Amino acid sequence: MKELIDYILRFGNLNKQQTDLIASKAKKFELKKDEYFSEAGKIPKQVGFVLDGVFRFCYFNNKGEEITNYFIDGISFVIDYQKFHSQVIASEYIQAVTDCDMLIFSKKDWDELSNTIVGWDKIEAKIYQKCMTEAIDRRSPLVSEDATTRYLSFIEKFPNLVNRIPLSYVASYLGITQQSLSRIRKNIR
Amino acid sequence: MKELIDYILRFGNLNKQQTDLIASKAKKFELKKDEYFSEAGKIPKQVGFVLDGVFRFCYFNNKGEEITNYFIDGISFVIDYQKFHSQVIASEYIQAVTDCDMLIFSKKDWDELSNTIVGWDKIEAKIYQKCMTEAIDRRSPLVSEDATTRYLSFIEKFPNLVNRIPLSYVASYLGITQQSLSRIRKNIR
DNA sequence: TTTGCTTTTTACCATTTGTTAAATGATCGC
DNA sequence: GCGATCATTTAACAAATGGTAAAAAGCAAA
Repeated sequence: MKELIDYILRFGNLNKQQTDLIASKAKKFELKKDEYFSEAGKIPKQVGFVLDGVFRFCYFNNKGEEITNYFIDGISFVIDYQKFHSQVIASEYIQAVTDCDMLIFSKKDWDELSNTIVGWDKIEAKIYQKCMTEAIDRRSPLVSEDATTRYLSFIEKFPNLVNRIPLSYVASYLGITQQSLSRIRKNIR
Repeated sequence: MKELIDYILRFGNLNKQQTDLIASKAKKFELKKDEYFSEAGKIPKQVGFVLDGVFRFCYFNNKGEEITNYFIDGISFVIDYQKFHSQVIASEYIQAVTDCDMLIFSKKDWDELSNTIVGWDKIEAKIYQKCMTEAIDRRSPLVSEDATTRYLSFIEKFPNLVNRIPLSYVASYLGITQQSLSRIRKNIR
């Protein structure tokens, strides 16, 4: 639980009473490898906070190919932000890539934090903005780089991931086929 | 000025006194084609609102190539959000691609809005979140699509841009060379 | 119009990536 | 351990894209 509070306090100041309230709303939760935290076609009902494990955001394109948009490795919120807040059905999946330890907040409890803690909205906005900026900063350069460069920067950004997750996920994140990725990995050695 | 207030009111309710305050802070401003609204190496000092014209976000990679990250066409805020709010030097450029009519707010005036108008921060956060979601939703699919598909979705998303801006910008946005883009354009006809 | 400059197109060849298929490795339940 | 299944690698060929250079087209100033 300390991980959560430490994380939040990096984005704003809260007193003990406030952090206790937050902690009281967080429920321990475990997700097994391959299970979904949020699914396309369903309204996201929870906010997650990853204590340990890897998640990925993914969707299917019109050719039925699975595209990985993003990975989350360890300490971080995991949430389909827009869809959760507007309570609209999601269009992408959030899947556990490994067994995951997490904390979850129900929509009701999360709303209560917003209504009870002065400044909570601002903290939440800051956290979201940091995550989005990070996501777009990682994702954007991929468009103009060749596959080898993309793979190298993937390793740099997610150094702990390569040997823990299926390479097919990495390939779909990099926008190349598994075969290409395999070839690239061979040439780098 | 009506465009600005209409735009803002889509994200929250404000009374006349509040919208008048906002309007009083906005200064008319014109930027000529090719001029920069914000530059790498400088701290962003202004928030812009585009009334008419096209902007692009761009930067230089380590090979000296110019990469276009994003276009803004008409009615929208234009701002290097993170760098403006943290008052840190920017790492990318925001350039007028055509002559532009805009409104600008100084950092001082923008902060004053935040301190004076209750709920302003929440509205600003909503606007930012919408823009970021839009940006990432447009940018992300580009990674896994081939160049022709990327060009077609560019035309779809920015239908008014193709014949108003240099194709070199489009190519750098799509992550391909001008020659490839030219070839693709020929094959589509 | 002409001139000079920039943008866009074209062509040729090298390189990268995709496609298909098969072989090898790894994992899981029996 | 054994077979079944899934993940990964390898190979050969096809298709797409990049690099370079040069020609063509567009544009603006004299």
